[in-house]
Amino acid sequence: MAYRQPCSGGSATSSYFASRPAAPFPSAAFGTAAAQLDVFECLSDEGGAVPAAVPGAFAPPLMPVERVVPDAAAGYSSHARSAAAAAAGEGPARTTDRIAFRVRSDDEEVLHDGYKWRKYGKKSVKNSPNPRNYYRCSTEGCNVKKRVERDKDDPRYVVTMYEGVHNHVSPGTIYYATQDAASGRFFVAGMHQPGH
DNA sequence: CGTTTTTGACCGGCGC
DNA sequence: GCGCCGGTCAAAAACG
Repeated sequence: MAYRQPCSGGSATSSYFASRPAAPFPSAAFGTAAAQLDVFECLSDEGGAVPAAVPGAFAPPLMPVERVVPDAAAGYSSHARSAAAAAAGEGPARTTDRIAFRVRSDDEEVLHDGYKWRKYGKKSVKNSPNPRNYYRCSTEGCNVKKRVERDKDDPRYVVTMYEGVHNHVSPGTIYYATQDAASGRFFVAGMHQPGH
């Protein structure tokens, strides 16, 4: 379908984006620290808080976020293994940063994070009746990948995994953010969409 | 008209 | 060695 313009309409689809001052994907902060496989479970009901954490940083205590290691992560045998080893403090460098979010989204799978994604594949996975979609950043030279999948237990939830680091600025420019001096985490407080 | 979506084929890794 | 499984490619269609 068509790429939905950011900040348009704003129905129930982008409810938490619109109602919340925080953007969940601080693109400017990508690639700051040595990231590892971080899996957040965003237990956000309608109007619930949404984390603006950064890959590589841990969940800040100011929002109801639960870091979990779901089955999905266990399924990624090779990658998850190396990431887990890295998380244990033994794994050496890995070139790709991966994070996974599990957010509540009733009707829309692809949430707007400010980037433009091009779908390049769809597959159905063994343990889930729902297909998994594969996206890639449409900007040339940017190899960031993204996979979106509905939760098999709760179809109301969507699991979104990001892989890689953007090497260009987002179409939606972050206009202000804060950084925690202690941990180096970034918290995006707002975004600016061009032409809005 | 350019870009994205769609969809099956293809391919490589891993387990048996 | 073979088959399953997950990820990607690529061609054609669809969309704005």
